[in-house]
Amino acid sequence: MGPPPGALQIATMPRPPRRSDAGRVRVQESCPMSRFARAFAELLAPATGLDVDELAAAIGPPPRPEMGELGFGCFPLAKLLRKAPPAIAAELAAAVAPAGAIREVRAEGPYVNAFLDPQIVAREVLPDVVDRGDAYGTLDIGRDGCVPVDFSSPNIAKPFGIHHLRSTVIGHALVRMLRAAGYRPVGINHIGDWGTQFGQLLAIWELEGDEQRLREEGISYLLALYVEFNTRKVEQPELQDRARAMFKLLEDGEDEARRLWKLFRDVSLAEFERVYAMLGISFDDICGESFYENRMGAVLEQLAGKQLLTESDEATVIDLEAWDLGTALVKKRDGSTLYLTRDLAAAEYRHETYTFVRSLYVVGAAQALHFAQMIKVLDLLGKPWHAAIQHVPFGMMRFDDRKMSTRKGDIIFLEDVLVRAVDLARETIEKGAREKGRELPENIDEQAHKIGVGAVVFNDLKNRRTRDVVFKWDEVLSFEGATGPYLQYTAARIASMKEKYGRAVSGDVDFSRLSDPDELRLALAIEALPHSLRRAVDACEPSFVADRLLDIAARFSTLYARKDWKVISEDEPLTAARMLLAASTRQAIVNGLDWLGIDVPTRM
RNA sequence: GCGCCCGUAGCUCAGUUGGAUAGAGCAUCGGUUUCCUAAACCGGAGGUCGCAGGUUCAAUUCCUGCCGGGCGCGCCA
Repeated sequence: MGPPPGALQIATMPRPPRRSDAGRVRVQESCPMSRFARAFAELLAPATGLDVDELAAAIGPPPRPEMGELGFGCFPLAKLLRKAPPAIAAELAAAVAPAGAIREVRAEGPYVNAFLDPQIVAREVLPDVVDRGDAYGTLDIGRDGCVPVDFSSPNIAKPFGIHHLRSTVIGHALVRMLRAAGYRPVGINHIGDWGTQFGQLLAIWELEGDEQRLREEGISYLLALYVEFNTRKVEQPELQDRARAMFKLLEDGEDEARRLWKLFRDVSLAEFERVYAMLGISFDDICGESFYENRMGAVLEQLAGKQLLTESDEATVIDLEAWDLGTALVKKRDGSTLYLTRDLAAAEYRHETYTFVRSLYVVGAAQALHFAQMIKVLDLLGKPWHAAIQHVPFGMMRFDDRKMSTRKGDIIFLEDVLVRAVDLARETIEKGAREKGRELPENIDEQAHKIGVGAVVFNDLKNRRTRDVVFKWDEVLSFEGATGPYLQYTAARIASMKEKYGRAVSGDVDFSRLSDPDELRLALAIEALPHSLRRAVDACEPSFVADRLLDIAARFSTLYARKDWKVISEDEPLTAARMLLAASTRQAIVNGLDWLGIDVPTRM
């Protein structure tokens, strides 16, 4: 059942990466499991007889700082040694001699806790961060394996609303995280440019279409037509039949239908492009559903060849009841196709074109059955690579305050949300300048853009993607607390300190000056960033990185606000050491936000 | 009816393969700016982890059943 490993590892499609890879040449070689947990595990291993990896996985942070930085519960050993965990802990603590970064090992109830040496931790973590710069935290776990990521995929006949935000930003973050982890992602915008919806547009178009208005008003006119279709449909149910007929006409290649379809598509794409530009998103591949139009015959032939097709109510279906996946419809009564048919063709095309190691579909959780069916059908077709395909579901976006209905034209445009966020960011900058008597930055537009867009994007990425979200303006437009601007602000403060410092940050400092517990915690948080990337990539969960970034920023902010802790002082060795810590903090935040697709302004 | 997801503080959410006194942000109350950016920081108050069983030395975490919410289940995508 599983894919032959060799077959999936041959990578093709050498597409030039969008971003410069200059800073990302060197990648981390080692396993990103925390090196200190591992060191502790190696210390404990001989005394316990347990495997180092097993041990390292069981090591976690104690609940309170005064209990040390790492803890191991002796419960698994209790059964083996037939002793009470506290007794084992006491024996282990006595038997283990501290070494390296671990300066003390102490038993605490059933736990053996390790206390780390802040100086050694700082020396092992921080110089590496400034040395590697933009590459800090990147991994090579992907082994250059190709991973198509299907995301955003707006429907052209419908407006680009706020509900498209989720797939768009989650998918974009996955692409960037995969690249940072050493994979070769291919961002695919599987535009919904085919299907009955175009029949609907064509049906209403023949009644009242106005090409002049379309060219002038663009997508909002398409929305108006869409709304008009749905309004009229109530009184004229036959309009729906007409829509299906029109789609059939389109699928059969009728000239005028084709021409209009192309016009709708071009007008829509041009407007989508504005939103993508605001978000800083580009795709490697934008073939929409229409691209697979002439590939569906081959799919249907394969299905027929495997005896999978049956007739039911004049439609063509695949019976998947044996796998509790219901019945999958591949051809309508009138012979036209459905999106499952197109997705099967697309899956095959992607496999042929990219020879992927994983193939991701960032599509709402509501489509879970559809993808389960698609994967099962590929399995039945004898495609071993079906196992590499993964639906990455996310919770739907709802609107609390009022009922929203796209069909009635009631919609929040994604572009409007971004514009409002940017406007609010600009106001905040202006207000700050007024109140603190500072001059307005000369690049205020750029700043406001990064902050506003960053707020909207981070707000969507910070929680686990499977949760449903209720759209609320005040949450999307919040710049305080656990938000994108908070992270950007932390980075901006450090940037201005670096400027004041005026020298290059050196990794060669007197580490004995970094002995504060808060400094130790910060260094450990920075060290944990690559681990969060690994987990995020494995689980397709950007919030793991977002979470870690908030932790890093919070730890730095705590230090920063302390009266007794200033980075820049008369004491030059101390300044150099703290500058290294601060610069590492900024680098970690900038890198992590970059993986999430969020820019960082140098000033705020 | 069947299936999938979810239920943790007033609100929005974390909780890393079961483990020590369940953590943040917002809101609220009280503090912090002659000193590197207050979009920040510190402190207070606030929780029967939906309910009931079960497994386990140990359950917010795993299992079962209820209750409550979301989504899906053939000619839309």
